[in-house]
Amino acid sequence: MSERKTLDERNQMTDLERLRHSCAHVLATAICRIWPDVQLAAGPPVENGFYYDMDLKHRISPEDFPRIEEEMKKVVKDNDSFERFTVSRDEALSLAKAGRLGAVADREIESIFKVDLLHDIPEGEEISIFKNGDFWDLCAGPHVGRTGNCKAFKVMSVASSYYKGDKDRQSLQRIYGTCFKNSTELLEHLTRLEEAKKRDHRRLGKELGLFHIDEAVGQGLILWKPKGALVRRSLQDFITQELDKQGYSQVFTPHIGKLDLYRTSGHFPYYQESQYPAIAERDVLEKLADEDASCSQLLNGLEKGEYEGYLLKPMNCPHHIKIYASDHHSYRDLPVRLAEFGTVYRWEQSGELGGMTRVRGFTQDDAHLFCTPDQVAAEVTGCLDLVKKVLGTLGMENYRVRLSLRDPASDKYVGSAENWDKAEAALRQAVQTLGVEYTEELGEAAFYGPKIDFVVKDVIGRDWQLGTVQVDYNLPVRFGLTYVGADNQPHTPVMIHRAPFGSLERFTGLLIEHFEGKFPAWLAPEQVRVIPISEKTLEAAESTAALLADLGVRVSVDRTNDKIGAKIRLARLDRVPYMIVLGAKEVEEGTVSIRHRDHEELETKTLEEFTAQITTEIRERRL
RNA sequence: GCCGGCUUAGCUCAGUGGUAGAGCAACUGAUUUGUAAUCAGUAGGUCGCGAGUUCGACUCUCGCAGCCGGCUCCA
Repeated sequence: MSERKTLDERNQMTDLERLRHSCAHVLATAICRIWPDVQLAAGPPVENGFYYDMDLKHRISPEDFPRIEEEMKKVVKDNDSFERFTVSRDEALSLAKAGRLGAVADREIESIFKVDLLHDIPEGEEISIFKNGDFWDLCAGPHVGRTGNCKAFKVMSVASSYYKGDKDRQSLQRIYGTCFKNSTELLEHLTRLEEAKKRDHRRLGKELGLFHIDEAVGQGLILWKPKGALVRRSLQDFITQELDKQGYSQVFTPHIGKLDLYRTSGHFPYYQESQYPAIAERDVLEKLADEDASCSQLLNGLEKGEYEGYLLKPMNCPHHIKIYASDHHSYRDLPVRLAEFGTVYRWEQSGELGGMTRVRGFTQDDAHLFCTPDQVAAEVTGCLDLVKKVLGTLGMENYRVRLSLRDPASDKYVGSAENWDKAEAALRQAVQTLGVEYTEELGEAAFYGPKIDFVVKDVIGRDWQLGTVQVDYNLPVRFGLTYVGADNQPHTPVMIHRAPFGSLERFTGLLIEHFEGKFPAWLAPEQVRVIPISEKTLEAAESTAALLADLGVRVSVDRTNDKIGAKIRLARLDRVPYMIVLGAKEVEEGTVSIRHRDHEELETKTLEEFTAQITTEIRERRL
């Protein structure tokens, strides 16, 4: 796919994007001066900065950054104007072949990427070249006036990319940089990045003892430590309560299923690459071993269905479908809503894994709704409401909504075009009732149906899909599901897949970052810490804690001999919402001194007042 | 999976070919403390794993694993 933007999109470039794109040219100029043999590819502005892709023999490392920045400063100081020239296709081509594009002088070599990019420019479209000083580049623009405008810049990182984003093409070096109107804004941006790092869930997860990933267990497999497990339990309890209110039935299903099940669903063998390998049955293995058979024979036999085996489930739908199919259904019974915290396993590429947000084993707060075609819109709307409620309760309002449609050019989808059209229309109708902005994105659909996704950003600005609602006309057909309609005839139900959190792992990871580890009391692994001033009031602290624990409050006592300041510090580092300080004064007066994590001022209350306050706060899931 | 970087004590990190260091945490003792760090001491490491070069390797080379940043992917 071409990365070229239409002229219209380019004209809509914001001032900042224009500045950053120009800064990409400043970077390119500097690179050309340092390494004249560079082959430049493309250098667009992106969110928070810009990059330039290039092929270069020298492996750029962060040690090169100061040198690159020094050269860039010179380019800025030159203060050359960005000048636009339109040229004919032939002129552009001969310049590129002379190595003059993406360069500061004629070269022995041709500018290979520029030659290639020229072929992507449609006939009839104007071809323009931008020059700043000696640096000429094939570029549609637009640019700022002069290189001197790019004063506040920084080279951020170097990474790799593929030419035109195609993994079968050449691997390039990509230099990321950023640029702002002035140094104050640049500094603010850099400070923000530093601050953001502090809320990284990988760091906080370790610091707060929430989860652990162990090499010996496996990449991308999350071990929820006791404190993390308490957060997860609180989330699950919350969801369960909502499901009970909304007429869902909870079920439990095993982590594996027969290959045949996934042959029917279409997951096997077509999505084998993203699954853990199949588990062959023992007698199959023994028989093949006796025959000295090869691995490829085994794989072949499993694929063709000659041998039976099991799969770690990549999704929960087939199991839920079989629960639905185990009973007869009348249209009067629909919708049937089956929910499960279902753990699934996917063989994600190793380079993709990280923290809790991209893992190989995860638990979806999954549910499958089986309904009549007439009920689809109302059910989807109900699902969207649930997602909104869930995100709202957690104060996560900073999401975007994506209507993920099929890519008409791709053949990876199952089901008829007619059903796809229906499903896409139903979702579009439902998403419009949400009352929030949404974008339609082609090619983002699941292979069995379109979906509505809720997407949030992590601390370093990456997008993550959380909640999802998907309409599916295909699996019910593949599994031959039916219900009896008012006409006393069998009909095929429509299936809706939905998960408000998406997965508990990813959601918790982003939740840690959202709250910077400062979970609201109802989610906090430790809700109250009782801190005696000295051992003299330890006994009173123990009995206070026992009373709170009896009410279901998650409470601990600080039994160390540290001074009060040190104990407070530790409780705050642990992000405990409430600290109760007990000294001789409080014991005498029958009160407790309360300090909240987020407030500087102290409160003095009776223990009864405090217990009433905190139990209400937890019950109502206050933020 | 691809490109690059990184991996030293529980954590954060120093240490450039000659027997391994700091701060915090832990543990022990003293202290009995009034809202973000009391003092002293003790213990803790096959320097990710495996080969190689060398009289000698945490340090150099190669391979592997894991992590980090991108890319690609994400049913």
